[in-house]
Amino acid sequence: MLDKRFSQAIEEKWQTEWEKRGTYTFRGLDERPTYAIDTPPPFTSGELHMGHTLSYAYFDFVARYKRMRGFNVYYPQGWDTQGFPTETKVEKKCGRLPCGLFREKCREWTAQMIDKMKDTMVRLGFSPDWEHQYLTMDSEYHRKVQLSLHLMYDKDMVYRSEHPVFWCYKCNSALAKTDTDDLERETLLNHILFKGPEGEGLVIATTRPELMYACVAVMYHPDDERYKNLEGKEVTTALGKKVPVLPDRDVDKEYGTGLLMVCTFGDKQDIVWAYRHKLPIVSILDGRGKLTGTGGFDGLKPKEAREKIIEKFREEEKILKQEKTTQVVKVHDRCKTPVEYALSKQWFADITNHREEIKKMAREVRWVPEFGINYLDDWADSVEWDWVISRQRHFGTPLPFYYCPKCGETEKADELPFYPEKAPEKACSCGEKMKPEESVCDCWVDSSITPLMVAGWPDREGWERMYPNALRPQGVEIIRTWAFYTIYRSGIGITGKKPWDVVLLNGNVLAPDGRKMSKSLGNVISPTDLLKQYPADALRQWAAMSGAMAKDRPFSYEDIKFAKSFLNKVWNAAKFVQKSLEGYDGSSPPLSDIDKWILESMNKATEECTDAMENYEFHRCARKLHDFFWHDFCDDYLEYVKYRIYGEDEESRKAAQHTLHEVLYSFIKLLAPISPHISEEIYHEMFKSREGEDTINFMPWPEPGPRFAKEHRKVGQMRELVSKIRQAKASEKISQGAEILLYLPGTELPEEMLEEVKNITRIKEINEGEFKIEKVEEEKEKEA
RNA sequence: GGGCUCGUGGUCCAGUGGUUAAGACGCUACCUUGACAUGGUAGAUAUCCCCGGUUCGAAUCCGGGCGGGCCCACCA
Repeated sequence: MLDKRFSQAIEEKWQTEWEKRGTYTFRGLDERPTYAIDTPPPFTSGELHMGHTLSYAYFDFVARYKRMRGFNVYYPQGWDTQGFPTETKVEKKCGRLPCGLFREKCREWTAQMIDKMKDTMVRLGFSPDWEHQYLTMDSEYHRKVQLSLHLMYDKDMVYRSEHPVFWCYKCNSALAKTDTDDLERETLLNHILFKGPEGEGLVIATTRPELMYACVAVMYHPDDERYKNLEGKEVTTALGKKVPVLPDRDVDKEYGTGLLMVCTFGDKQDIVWAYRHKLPIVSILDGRGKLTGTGGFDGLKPKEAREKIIEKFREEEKILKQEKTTQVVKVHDRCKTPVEYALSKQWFADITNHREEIKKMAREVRWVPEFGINYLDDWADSVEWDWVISRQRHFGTPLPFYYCPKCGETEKADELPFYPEKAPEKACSCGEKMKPEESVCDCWVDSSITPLMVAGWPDREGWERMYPNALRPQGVEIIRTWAFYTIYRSGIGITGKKPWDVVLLNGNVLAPDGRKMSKSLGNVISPTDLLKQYPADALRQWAAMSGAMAKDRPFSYEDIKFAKSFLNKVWNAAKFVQKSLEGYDGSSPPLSDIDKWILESMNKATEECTDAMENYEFHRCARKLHDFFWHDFCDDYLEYVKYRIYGEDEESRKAAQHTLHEVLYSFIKLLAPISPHISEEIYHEMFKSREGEDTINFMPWPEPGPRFAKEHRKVGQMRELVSKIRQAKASEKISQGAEILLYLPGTELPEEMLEEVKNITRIKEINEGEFKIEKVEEEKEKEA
């Protein structure tokens, strides 16, 4: 028997059982078509947040649906383990350690975080294959990442070169853009006097006059009439250096004087211009972030130098104006020091020569929703320079190369996995000893081969059967990184084939107030907190109701409360059906029109749910399940058949029992991908003996049964009359269960339908006359 | 500034050319009817952002505007 209430104890029972049985473990390739999911490996922060919950629920729905559709689903759990946040946390906890030991501590810490996250995932009923996990910090993963880089190196897609990178001089480290914050501050915009080709005065505006020693050009907007005459000529800076004047579309005519100086490298725009116009590169900061090559200002920090140089220009009467302006500067998020660009040797992957190929391959993939591809196109078109793949960090995949400090020659490592501290010596052709590269890879280098990892590339037998992967689920906000780099590396760089058939996009979960969830706003909702109050199946329904629109959506307590009520409804209805089926022998006598009506409704729901699941429209599937089950099945059908279940007519009762059984059985199968726990429990308590399968997970997805379109229409008319009578009872304040007399002017309803109406609405007698109802006096009952 | 996306009862959201615009939450009235009060029956509440166009017909398609959101670029 089903328990009195559906509880989390039941959910936990099944979670344990599924894990014990290895229900979701991949058993190897077989005759079934494979369905490999390129699951997002979460960064191992230790916390699973609502965004994860939503996104992971999506592809868990798909995985469960595909299993029921007969696919051999391969759905391994990956973990994105390496990165700065981990280094920071471990450093805080353990202090500074030698490199090898430090990495060991990072690994330990990561393992703990994974345990925490896995626990939440299990409690949400996610069904990945825990026996086929991958961790980006494993040496096996390192080996494959390194191999992939070698293959790209052989195609000249990976190279070492000099390039400006974000640099924090306080921490003495290269930074990724994500390690920076924006800081708004007030500063002075200085109008400084330059000399034109004829010795005439020209005024440029700058906030960083101390960089003038690195000035390599002066620019204006091509449509700016004031400066058009300067094209191709040279001007003299306030320091007496001659530089070319160039037109450029990115110059703002309205800002300052419309004339600006380009230095290497004041900000990112300077780098863009330096590359676009092939300008010479002048290093003005030394290794400690102090000025160099300036003569009088060497050894000063930029800020000090700025004050001094302004003083100098003021004395020379070259400062014409100073105005206050606000600017946004990038600062290192940890120490809040403004970052500079520093020239250094880094490793690159050649994006700029492959953008058209990437865009073309992206078109072979189905994007759900379609607009997702726009993000990728935009990015491909706007990338200014190649992808810097090296990072000066410790906890990461080592770049598997050597370089020659003398001639700059590079070579692949001979053995993989490669670790610089264990690297054998290598001589350069120039005679010098080569150095093993000590930088590690950008995290996206690791995660841009996940479809290959999932497939088992390059050595697992039959990996080509799983590549392309069937599905890549991911957030919209990382199309520019994860999707883009994966197509570039796994697709263009390594296999020449698209990485997946379908990309399924999800949006973010906002706080109920519509703002971003953030610790500082105190509006964070976590799945672990919700699980204290709501069953996992309710959270999963919330996720389904949030749709697959790739749209940000506020978290809604109403939705999850509704989901919980719905589960309660399903549970109670199942209890009723179970009780109603007592003594049922499995026979199926002729069905009534009402039975055929609900079976036809079931057929329609099956079609709609199937279509919705095929198109990843989980909200449509969930809504149909709600509407059908709550309204058609519970509110109407169950009420319509009660008199038959409790009545004396055995044939009629068996027909109703047969129908109840069929409908509930099909329904829980349709519900199983979204709410697997409740479906599994009901399956085991009520239906298992029939099929002998030990889990609902692999039951075949329902197909529509025999069609009853005619009966469906006929019953529609009957329901209108029932509704009219209920309405009359309500307005006369008569209880719905009370027995009545009905007066009708006549009806088109067939006799047997009218008979149903009598039974359903407890009519004692139907009389000819204007429509009205009358309560039957209960004298007889009182007497008894 | 560029790209994308959205704008539907008090709130959230479905519907993407065709009869009285679906549902949820909230609200009102009634109903302790033998699965469920985490329930049931009924009810009120919508200039479908604005303007113009296409069409026999537009919430739905097109153009323009206004207003949110996201991403990117952000001023030397």
